[in-house]
Amino acid sequence: MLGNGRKVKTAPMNIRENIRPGGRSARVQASVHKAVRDLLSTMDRGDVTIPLIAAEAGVTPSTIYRRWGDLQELLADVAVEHLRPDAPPKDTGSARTDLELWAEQYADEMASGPGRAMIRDVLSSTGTETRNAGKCCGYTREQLQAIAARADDRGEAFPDVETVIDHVVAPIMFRILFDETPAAAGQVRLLVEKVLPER
Amino acid sequence: MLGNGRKVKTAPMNIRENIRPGGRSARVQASVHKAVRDLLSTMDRGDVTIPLIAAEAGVTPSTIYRRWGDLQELLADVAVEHLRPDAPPKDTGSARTDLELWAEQYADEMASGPGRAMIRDVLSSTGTETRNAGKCCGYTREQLQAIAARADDRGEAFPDVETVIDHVVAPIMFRILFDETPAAAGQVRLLVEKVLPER
DNA sequence: GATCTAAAGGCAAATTATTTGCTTTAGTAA
DNA sequence: TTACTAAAGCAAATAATTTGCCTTTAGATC
Repeated sequence: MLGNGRKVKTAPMNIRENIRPGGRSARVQASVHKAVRDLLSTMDRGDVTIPLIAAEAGVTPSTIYRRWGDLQELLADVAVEHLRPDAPPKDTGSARTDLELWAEQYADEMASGPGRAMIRDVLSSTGTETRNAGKCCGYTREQLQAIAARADDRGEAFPDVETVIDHVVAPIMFRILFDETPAAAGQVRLLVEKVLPER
Repeated sequence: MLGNGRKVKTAPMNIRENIRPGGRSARVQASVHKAVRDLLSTMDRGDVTIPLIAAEAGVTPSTIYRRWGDLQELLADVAVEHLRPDAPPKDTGSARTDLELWAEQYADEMASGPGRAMIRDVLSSTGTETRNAGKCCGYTREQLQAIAARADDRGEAFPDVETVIDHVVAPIMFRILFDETPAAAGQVRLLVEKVLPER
């Protein structure tokens, strides 16, 4: 610990974990996020610009440039917020059906038009401060851990979470990103089948 | 801008399968590609702009805007060219070692700094929808098919190419894209082990 | 080879986005 | 309250992008 008592000048401040979360900052952030969501739902993604968002949010463009840096960072920020799950995976009574249901929903959401767009936004942000893609992966891990924990409580066998990520989540995501044909529900079930221990 | 206020964003022709591939077009394309490569190797990715590339390539910025549309499309175009394999996978004598070697090289190349950057460029190009990413996936498929065909010639058992993509390629790529920790060589070998039939 | 046609490139003006210096506002803590 | 300062606003300066118009040239036809 250096302890020289000098305040380190935090350069461009963290976007999400705000240093000063009080009133105005939060209001501006909410307003800008809402503007982005509204504009994206109305118009073509390629036509959305920062000056446009600023106008919609009732804010000066320079505010957005100073806080987010550029359009991609802002879009990624908004996307991550949307990709955060709002509830733990549904409890269907067994780990097998829990995972099947979760994986099918995951595949559907991510393969949808808005889903794909959000993934792209998250992946193309270069901000090293806030690992956006890492956060998404973290959300997924949490969801799977919840399923695994319930399986454990019930005394059911369940594979390691990393195994599920490698052999269920990764194939689904790979096909969404690189292939024109997303995995169908049947294929997802097959992937799940494969990682689960023998019945 | 008149009327409906919608930007028409004239589709920049097909970039790669050129309608007119003769002399000058080809020369300009080569020159621009080279400029991009040179600049990316010299400076920070965020500082590369189209006017800069144009100056380096000895063309007018508007030429680039007209042909590629924007920086992301151009970067994606250059990246795809680099990601195209220059030779079939090395023949090591057995399908197992062929696949092991190929997968380890694939993981290394893709996880490297330039590799990651190229993947990001390819994925964030929106112009031709999934075309660019699809091409990369196509290259991978071809490489795997070559290995599979050789296995077949030798009378060795070998899994379906799609299975290899799901359970070897996808996990490697997923971790590169979403996780901070790329798969290590040992983990890659483990993935390969899993998809190969029992010895 | 000569001629024609249109795609693609160059140039420059017009537009739009981004950066930046300075000022003002408003949370936070003494 | 007052002092302090991060964050927002404003506006001028800079840079990127779009566009119209003109020139060059690849590719086709004779």
